[in-house]
Amino acid sequence: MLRFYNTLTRQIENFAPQRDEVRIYTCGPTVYDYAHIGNLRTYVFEDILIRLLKYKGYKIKRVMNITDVGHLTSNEDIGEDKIIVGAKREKKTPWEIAEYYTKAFKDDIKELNILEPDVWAKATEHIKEMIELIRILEKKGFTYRTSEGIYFDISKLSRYGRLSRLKLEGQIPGIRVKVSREKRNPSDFALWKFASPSHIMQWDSPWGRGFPGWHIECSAISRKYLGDVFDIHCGGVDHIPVHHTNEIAQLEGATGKVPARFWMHGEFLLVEGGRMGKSEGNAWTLRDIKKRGFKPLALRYFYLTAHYRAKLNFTWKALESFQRTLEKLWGEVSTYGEPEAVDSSYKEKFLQEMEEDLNTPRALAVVWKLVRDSQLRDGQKRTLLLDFDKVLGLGLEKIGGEEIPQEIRNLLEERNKAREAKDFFKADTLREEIKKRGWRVEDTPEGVRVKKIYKDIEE
RNA sequence: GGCGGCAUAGCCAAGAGGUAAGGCAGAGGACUGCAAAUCCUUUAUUCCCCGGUUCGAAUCCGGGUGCCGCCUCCA
Repeated sequence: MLRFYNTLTRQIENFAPQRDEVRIYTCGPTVYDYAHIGNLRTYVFEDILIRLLKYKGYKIKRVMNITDVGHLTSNEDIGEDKIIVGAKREKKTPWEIAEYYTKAFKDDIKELNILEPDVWAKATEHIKEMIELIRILEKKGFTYRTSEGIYFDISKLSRYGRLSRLKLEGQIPGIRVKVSREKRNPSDFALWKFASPSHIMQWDSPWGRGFPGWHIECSAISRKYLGDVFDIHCGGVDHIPVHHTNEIAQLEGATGKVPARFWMHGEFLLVEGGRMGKSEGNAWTLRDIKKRGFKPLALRYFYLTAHYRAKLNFTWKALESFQRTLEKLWGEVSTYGEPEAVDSSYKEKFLQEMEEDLNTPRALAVVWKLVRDSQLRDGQKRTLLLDFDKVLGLGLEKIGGEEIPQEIRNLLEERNKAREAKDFFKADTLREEIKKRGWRVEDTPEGVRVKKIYKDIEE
């Protein structure tokens, strides 16, 4: 039985899809810069969710948006469009920036072994749907006009804020951001913003030329592809109070229904015990990870060592230790030979952990228990690990089964002769030579063994 | 000012009121020409501190202390 924590109810609930497929919406990137390891953690969490559902035999329809327009750098009009900031920085057009970073994002998730969504939805290709949705809200009386744009009046929706459970009364409006005088309620948010002629990205609308507000794209896109009520909506915890709260408001206003039954949120990644951010200078990207000699999948493994709803503290030391762990696992699998039939007890344990709200740390503990189990034959271990890896995505299917190339065999032969002749200098030289060609020589009590070195497995 | 979370070995972390998962690192041993790998063994009498509830608490309650986050865009 699949059980997931639902932010809407703050409880772990039994999960079953409404239809013959699971419909999922996952908030995607704003493509004005490279994704950092905090972003990436959330996408890996979502990937584990998707893989588990697939493993359980469900068909999936998953949509991810690409925000290639519109989000301002601040909540009020003083800010600039992030895409445009990126464009100025790199002296490119907003469209070039969006295209470049969309590609970079797709490259990143591929390297992390993250499955692609079924639908990629660019915000700029759904302006029409957004306008339609705003018109519905307008007809139902949820909107009003200010000099800056069309706003959503949260006081018209009695259950506004049910997801975040924030007490609006207790908050001090404007403590961090100035509240526009024209807004009726401090938490009212823009659906459509009017653009000055110099604003590069703008479109026609019934209210004049402008660009969409910050939350409308997800509502319009999810509704278009997944319907009024779908199964799961995912994102980072930071989206709970504002973005997802407003997504719900927009669709609840338009359809009368909360758009998703389950809302699942990935916790933040900390760096060296503290906040990660661009201004802190520690918002590492996958590029940084690779530059320091780490494999993308080591990062993936690292993410899996903590529960997705717990903060995880990134340190280079920890990444190093789990890269070693992953290499060890690869090394184990590489010696296992052909898969053999095995009973299902380990599989049951593994699934038990995964099905209870995606407990990857415990699932990994099952993996290591199995690896160390002297009762199991190697082929059985291979069968189990390859099976589990459909969910974990640690690249195990690429490991092992390689034929030892003839040239390596020849070198080994030569080395053995040298060793017999006690010519250890030559033997060591040959061992180095073999290593350079990607194989590690091990002299065990049972004889000489070579293992392939998986240095560049994901490159 | 309001709301919330966390505190478990050197590091990253699981922990279901019933006697501390897992990985890395460390220590000892086996094996070895060396190296690596591997295999065994070992590493928290105790879970930030102080009280309380209970036969029993890392887990529940109260009070401290420290750290982190949200109330702006942010995964």
